[in-house]
Amino acid sequence: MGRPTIADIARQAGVSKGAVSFALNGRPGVSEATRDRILRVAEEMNWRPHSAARALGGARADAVGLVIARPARTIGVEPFFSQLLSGLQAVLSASSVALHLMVVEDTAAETEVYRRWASEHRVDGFIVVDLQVKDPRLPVLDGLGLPAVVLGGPGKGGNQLRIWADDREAMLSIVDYLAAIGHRRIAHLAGLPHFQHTQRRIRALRDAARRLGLEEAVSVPTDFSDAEGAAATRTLLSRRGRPTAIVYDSDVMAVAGLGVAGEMGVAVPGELSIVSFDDSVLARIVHPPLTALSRDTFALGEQVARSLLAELDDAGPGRDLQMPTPRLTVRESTSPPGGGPAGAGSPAGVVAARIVDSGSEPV
Amino acid sequence: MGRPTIADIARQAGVSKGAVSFALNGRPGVSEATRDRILRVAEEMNWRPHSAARALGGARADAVGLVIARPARTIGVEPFFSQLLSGLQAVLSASSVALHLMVVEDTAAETEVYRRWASEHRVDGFIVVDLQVKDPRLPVLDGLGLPAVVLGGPGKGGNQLRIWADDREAMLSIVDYLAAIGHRRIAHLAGLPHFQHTQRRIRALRDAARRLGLEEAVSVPTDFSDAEGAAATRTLLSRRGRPTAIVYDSDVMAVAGLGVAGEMGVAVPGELSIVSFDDSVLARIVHPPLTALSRDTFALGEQVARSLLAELDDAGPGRDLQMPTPRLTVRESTSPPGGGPAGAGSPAGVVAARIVDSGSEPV
DNA sequence: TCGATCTACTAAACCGGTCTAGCTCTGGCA
DNA sequence: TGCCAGAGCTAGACCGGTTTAGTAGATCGA
Repeated sequence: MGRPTIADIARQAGVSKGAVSFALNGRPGVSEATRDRILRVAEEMNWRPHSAARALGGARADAVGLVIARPARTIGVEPFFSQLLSGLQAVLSASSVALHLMVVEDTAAETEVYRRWASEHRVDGFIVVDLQVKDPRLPVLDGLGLPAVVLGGPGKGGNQLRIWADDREAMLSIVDYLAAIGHRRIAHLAGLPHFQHTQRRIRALRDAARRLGLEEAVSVPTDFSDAEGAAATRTLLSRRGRPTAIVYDSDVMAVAGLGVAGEMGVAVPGELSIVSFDDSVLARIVHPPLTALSRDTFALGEQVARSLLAELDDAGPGRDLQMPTPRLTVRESTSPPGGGPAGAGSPAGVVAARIVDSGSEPV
Repeated sequence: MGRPTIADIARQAGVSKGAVSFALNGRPGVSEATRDRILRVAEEMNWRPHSAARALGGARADAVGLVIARPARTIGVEPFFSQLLSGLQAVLSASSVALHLMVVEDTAAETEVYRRWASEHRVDGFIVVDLQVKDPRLPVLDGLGLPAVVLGGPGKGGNQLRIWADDREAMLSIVDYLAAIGHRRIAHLAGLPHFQHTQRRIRALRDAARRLGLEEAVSVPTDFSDAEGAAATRTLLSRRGRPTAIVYDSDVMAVAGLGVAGEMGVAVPGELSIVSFDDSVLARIVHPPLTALSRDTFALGEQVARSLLAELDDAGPGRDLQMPTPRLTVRESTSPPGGGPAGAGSPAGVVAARIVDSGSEPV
């Protein structure tokens, strides 16, 4: 015999299927004595519900979907995704909700998967990442009638719940800091230009540069890969009048840039300050350790999962949510331009940290 | 009206449910004309199958399960897992098979999830990672009757298909190389001691040390975290008669160790050679870039997915599979002990590479 | 003592597919 | 003309749960 069904339990316990269903789900309709007996029989027979049968009755799938449209090979490289996944899992698994994960080639394939999973009742909701400027996925999701949490925003378009960290504020805090310690030529190795957060950061840098009267502030779009990060860094450092500080949109690129600087004999932070927009082990364990924006991506994942679960339970729309603005963690990869020695233990990092921590005016 | 069912299509097309099912699944039983008509109607009504209903009939779930028993926070840190995931996805998504992912606290919880997913018909098979010495999960999986691919092996216990890279051979190649360029005191920062691959590596190091008559060869177990990697490195380097080379079981630890060396003023590779058992961007982009075992984890993921899919299709048991023995990629973090300068572009790396590439005797 | 009400339960419909048994019609052939 | 084979289709069982309508029996108040 295959695995037991409620019909088997009903026969064994001498009751009807309905009674078994009531008993197993803790609903009224059976006496305590009968309930106990049924539960005991179910336990003995090692019964488990057949999720498909339940789902057929209209119940929840107890799973949420995450579809990522990037080349599969690059996902493994991004600490951001793995940390996000970890955070999601921490909350989801506590509620016994599984994560349906799929990596596809492009946005078209992504929306197709949304349609399929929704109509197949595979998932109860979606998590959407890499928000684009005029995102074609949002209207599709609206049409599917399943709740979704979008990572990125705020903004119009789509009825999905949005969760985001303030990229603009974050970029401003970086530029303010760099300007405060004397930098006048700042470069920014940005991510893919059609992502909304890339746009926000680029704009923030431009605005800050104007306000602070910087000599130069250029954003260079890349594909987030270490290769392009390295190549763009090489180009920037080869120029006459090269920047004295570079802000990298991801830690992988920042570390790649650091390697290029070493290779070209450009001292960090003596001749070049490096700031990473992403703080992971990577930023901490290289030498010198990188000044980085400490965005707690794990916590972000947790929050996204929590919001989505709440959405599933209430059916009432939740509120958009802004994560705490990331704080700049000053380490040893930044110092005043042409300033302190490149070696470890330079006091520059300490001084800079004090400036930022106190929140006082620039020096 | 909700989403259309085959009954709706049948009504619309003026045929029976059965005819619609035949037509949609490309089975004989309907004429070409009728089939076309039905398909057109289905298309018009934008019909999609209800996966639960299909599954209820005994069909496949079109999903495989991966359960990882490690603290959620550490997953994000391991490039190994993200790369494995990427490889899995590359193959799975091509077959429209979804990945059910869950991160749990311990092995007990893990087997419980196996039981649940199997009896709930959520997945068609499993991928098992982190094979342990006497792995309690294998008998459970045997009992569930679902195919599984185990990463690690070879060995007895369990009827699952096994896929592994030869850890022993890999460790031998590292030690041979280090010994060939003159190292006599080698340390090994190992992973969790109850993992099978950790045991294999430790034993391989011991055997090689005896065969080569090394002065010292010690394995230190850790939890794979950068923190323990750094701490253990600090301890090793503080000792009198410290090792001249350290082999790290993961690239995160290796990079952390590199940081510690820099901080303690120990030149790499001048005074200390560093080898990582894992090669990822991490190993390439730090400075100096690390000599590392190039295990193609992405390809491993692809192979695992392929094998599992084959297992699902045939129902015939596949063959255990050994991945190509990883090759040692020599970069600039290794040189003869007390040898060349620590700076970039040291010829040591080049010379060493030649030694290994040619496969000739030690210098 | 009678109806009203409540409890504890059963029978059967239902979800949306798959699949089998069987029916009808057509054509071929003796 | 009668019989058979096969194509094309239908009706309905079936998967394993949930849920609703209905019923038997106990309890209660007047």
